[in-house]
Amino acid sequence: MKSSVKLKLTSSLEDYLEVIYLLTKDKGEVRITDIAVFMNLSKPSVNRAIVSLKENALLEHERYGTIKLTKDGLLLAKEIYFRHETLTKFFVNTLGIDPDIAQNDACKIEHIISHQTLNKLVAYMNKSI
Amino acid sequence: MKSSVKLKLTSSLEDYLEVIYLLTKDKGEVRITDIAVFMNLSKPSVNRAIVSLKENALLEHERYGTIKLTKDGLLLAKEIYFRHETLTKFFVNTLGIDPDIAQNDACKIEHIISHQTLNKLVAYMNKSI
DNA sequence: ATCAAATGTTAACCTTGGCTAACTTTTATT
DNA sequence: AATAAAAGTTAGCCAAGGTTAACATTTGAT
Repeated sequence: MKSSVKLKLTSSLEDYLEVIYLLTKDKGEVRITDIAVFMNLSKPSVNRAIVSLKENALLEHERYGTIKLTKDGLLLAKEIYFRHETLTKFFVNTLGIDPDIAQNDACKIEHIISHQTLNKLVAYMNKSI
Repeated sequence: MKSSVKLKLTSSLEDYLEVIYLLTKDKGEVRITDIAVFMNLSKPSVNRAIVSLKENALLEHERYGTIKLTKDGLLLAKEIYFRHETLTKFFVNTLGIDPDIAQNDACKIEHIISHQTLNKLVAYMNKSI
């Protein structure tokens, strides 16, 4: 899992991107309200994040319209999601953490863990199969 | 490792507390400049953090004087440091991460990992001895 | 004892990322 | 087609946590 998107986002913006990815997987596109409801945040907060992600060319969004990830946005979102899944799997399968706590921990750690550590975690899990 | 200090600090304040603990271990007390140099932050930033930690009764500090952890402060600092060490050990010994990267990751994750996950990590490491 | 250097503090500024209130635009109902 | 509801936006507020510049205090050297 390698990304050509060099951009370094804040944890917050990575969260938004990941949620947009998840909500987009079914419907293809998503609205600000969907994101706000899902993340339990206000619409203005989401709005501002969308502007920021758009400025980074990670999504497309016309005033009053729907949101769609760009190629870069999708790539980066998938990478973040991969980190999330990797961590969750490790916590649940290897450590035996409760799934909801594992999700929660993964959700925070995914933004700050280094590439090397994540890679080694993947290697470690594969080894012990 | 259980703490009776219920206080929930920000990651930033936890960092300060941990550094104060480390710098205090030798000398017994520490100055704002020591902390600023060690953390590579400005003295006003450190100053404000000290005020905040003092308000939470985690340290003692008189104007222009030295800083000393209170009983609560020491307890909490030790707990944070334990999390740090646990994570570093796991990264280095179990995953084979480079020590400096392990330190760095531990330094961020120590603030956000759940109790359950940390406990399970400890148990896991003890099991595989 | 004086004065320069080191240390500490204060004030004011910036950015991020939440929020609410108020407004605009779009959508849907009748 | 009119209008109510839903969706989106804007403006302005707040807190945290960084910064620099300027000032105050303490310490150390002569």
